[in-house]
Amino acid sequence: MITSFAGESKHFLDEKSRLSIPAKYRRWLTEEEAEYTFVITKGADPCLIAYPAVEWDKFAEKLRNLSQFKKKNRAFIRTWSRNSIRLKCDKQGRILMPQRLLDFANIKKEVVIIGALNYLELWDPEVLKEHQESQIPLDDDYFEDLADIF
Amino acid sequence: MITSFAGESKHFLDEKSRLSIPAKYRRWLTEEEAEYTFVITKGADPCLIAYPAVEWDKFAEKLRNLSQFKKKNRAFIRTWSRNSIRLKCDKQGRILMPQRLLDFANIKKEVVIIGALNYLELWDPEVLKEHQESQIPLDDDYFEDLADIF
DNA sequence: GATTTCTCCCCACATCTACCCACAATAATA
DNA sequence: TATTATTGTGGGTAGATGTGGGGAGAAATC
Repeated sequence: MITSFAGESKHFLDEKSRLSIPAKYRRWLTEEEAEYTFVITKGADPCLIAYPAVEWDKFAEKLRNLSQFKKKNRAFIRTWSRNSIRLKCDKQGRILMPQRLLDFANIKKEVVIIGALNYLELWDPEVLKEHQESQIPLDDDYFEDLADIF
Repeated sequence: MITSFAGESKHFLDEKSRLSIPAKYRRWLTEEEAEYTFVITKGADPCLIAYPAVEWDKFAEKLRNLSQFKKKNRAFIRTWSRNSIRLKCDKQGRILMPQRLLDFANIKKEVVIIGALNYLELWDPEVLKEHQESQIPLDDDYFEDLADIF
């Protein structure tokens, strides 16, 4: 049973565009892994995010409290929803990745899976490398601000 | 069984104006899909909204709390009701779309189906594109407000 | 009541999905 | 180290799904 993801590992899409989810990530809040489901969305960074379905559902539940009579709420819900897809692992623990999402993250064959808190990030290795290099290093000010929280 | 819709997919009306509802959207709160029923209404945005009948019934229940003594309430309920149609999927999971509703959303052949929380949005691809482009981006203030909720 | 239009069941079939089995690779245990 | 269990990978195939169209019966119209 897992309550917080961690770690990084490299995997490969097979000929059928299936991605094997490492066994250690299949036990979110449970020992069962049958019928395990993720919701995959486009990330704010050029990667894909995979939430355990129960986690995504919690967020969706909150979004339902937003009034449909506000245009901005509808726009936000629409954008959020259309980029999310609910996908079930097969009995071998693999997910059939839609081409549309693979294209977004520029994933071709190799996939770096990063376990982060309550979600997984899926990166193309090259994109991840470039993204890390172009990243402005976290400065002291950032950690000063963090200090307000912790 | 689904408790929250997600995703986007493109479909086509056939010669008989039938729209195939993707199988993954036919299992709202149930594993059964026989006799599956949606209520379709005109959206606040230029699209159609399809609620699983049980969800629409919940909303209708809320509307009953509006006082009948207010003219604007009566007008709103009237408009809402006459624009809503209860439609059953045929045995192949298709819905026969009334021309009047198709015209409202300017749907001709292609239909983008967006799964959003507890309803589906049905868009003409062109209209959706234009709508998204003309949309004022969600600004910082909006997310500041959201932060109060989450 | 007769005719036309509409609705929806049924069948057909191409495509896609996900199950199953096989087995290699890795990790865990004796 | 040998043995066993778990995990990852590949690929065939049955069943699910999406799409088209004929036609019987219902509904609307004349």
